[in-house]
Amino acid sequence: MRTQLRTIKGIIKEQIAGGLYTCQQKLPSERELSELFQTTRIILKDALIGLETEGLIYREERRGWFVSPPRLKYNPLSRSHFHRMVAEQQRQASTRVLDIKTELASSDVAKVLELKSLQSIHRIQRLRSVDNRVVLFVENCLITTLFPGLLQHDLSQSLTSLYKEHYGYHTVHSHFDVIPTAAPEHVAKALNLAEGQQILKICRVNYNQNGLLMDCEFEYWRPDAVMIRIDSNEH
Amino acid sequence: MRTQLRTIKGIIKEQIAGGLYTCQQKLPSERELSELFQTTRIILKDALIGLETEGLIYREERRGWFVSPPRLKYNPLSRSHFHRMVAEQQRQASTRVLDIKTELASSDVAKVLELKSLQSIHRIQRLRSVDNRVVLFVENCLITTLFPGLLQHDLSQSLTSLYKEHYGYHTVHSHFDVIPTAAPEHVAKALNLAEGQQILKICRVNYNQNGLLMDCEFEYWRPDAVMIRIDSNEH
DNA sequence: CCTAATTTTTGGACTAGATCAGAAGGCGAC
DNA sequence: GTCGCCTTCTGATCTAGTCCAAAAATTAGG
Repeated sequence: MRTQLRTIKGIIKEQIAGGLYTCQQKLPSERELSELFQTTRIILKDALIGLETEGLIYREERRGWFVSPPRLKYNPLSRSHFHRMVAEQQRQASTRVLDIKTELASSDVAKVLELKSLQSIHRIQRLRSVDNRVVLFVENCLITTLFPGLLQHDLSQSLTSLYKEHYGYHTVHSHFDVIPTAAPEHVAKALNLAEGQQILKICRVNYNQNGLLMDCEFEYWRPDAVMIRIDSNEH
Repeated sequence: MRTQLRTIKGIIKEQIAGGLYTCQQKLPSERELSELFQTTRIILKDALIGLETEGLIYREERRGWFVSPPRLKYNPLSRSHFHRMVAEQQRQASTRVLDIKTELASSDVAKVLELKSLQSIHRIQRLRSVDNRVVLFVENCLITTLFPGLLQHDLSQSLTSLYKEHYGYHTVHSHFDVIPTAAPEHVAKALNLAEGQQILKICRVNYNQNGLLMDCEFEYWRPDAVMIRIDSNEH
């Protein structure tokens, strides 16, 4: 079927491929585009949503639509730090600590950390950007008893090196899940997404050299910003 | 904000959690639901799309909306056959061969298979179901010269065992990418999706015991049907 | 019973608007 | 300069429908 929707998607796609818009550039507003294509905002928006699903464009809530840069290649099995990984791909990384607190584990977290009763955890929320675009919300939950005095350290750096230098812990084993789902409210807010938009959730659990479960990490990626690449030899 | 959209999503979510609808059961039609919730079809559909994004429900094109069963846990690194993996999770698998042909590699495929000039490949398209629900479209592209007389074999079974028994090939090394993107037309049709709907694409490349690139595989999963689970020890 | 034509149901595409809330920018008071 | 207000711009939510195409159910004919 040659529908309007298809046609519009096709044209915008070509314009992006042809370089009319460059990476991270803002598209005209929905109102302007719908006028340009002689259609209603609803159909135009459906077209944009289609391209968003494909990973060609992304939106920032109430800010507009933008062209997606190439996906970052990410291997969750590698112990490489975020900043190093990004730099290796000729991109620029930055991290901002959003919140740090010590609190009782929620039932979700308790389950992942295999805690029997309600137990205290350190909860660190950070926001990571690539080339000045916010793409990842990370939440780390560490078992308090294993990390005394954690809050006194600089948490804007890599947690892996902090574990090693201050506590002598190495991550020798980990497992993780990759789940396509919707952004929960606090994540959506941090990533400038509308609530309920698609994200890629990675839930990882780390064990130290004594086989002890140390912490877990919830990563919420903007889905157009990343591709997971795993090699069976590289670990 | 307490919007209608949120409220409707919340109610349907509760109804699903509360067991009003069971797995794979059809929800009432969009028209019925919009009347029930005293709203327009557009808003109601937005609510359903939200739940779809979360992975709670799924749709079959022009058939209706259904409640998603629990996600299948899938480890692309494990050499386990699809049918065995599904059986291990107390679910029932089935596979249907859609199409087999021998043709010149498209530029996409040629790139993945590292073919220098246009070269012939065997292309096998299969459709896989779990508990009678179609969840996965798989396309295998094998380098023709490595698999003489392939078309004479039974291709409804596992390709891995076919490689081993008839050609003496073992997959000793592989790498793969996981990409959230939209379903291309032929995939959407096979999975009963509307074109452009969200899928999880896994693109894998296999090498045999001589380090020779043998084949690649494109998997297109219904995103609510699967979660990828990888353990750093298990390979 | 089976097959084929027909009707009904379904979601998909579409129109033409209004209202709302948050983000961003400009402007004035200090 | 900077802080707060206020306007403008943006997408998000919402109304009230129509028409279309494919799927499913029903019906009629053999």
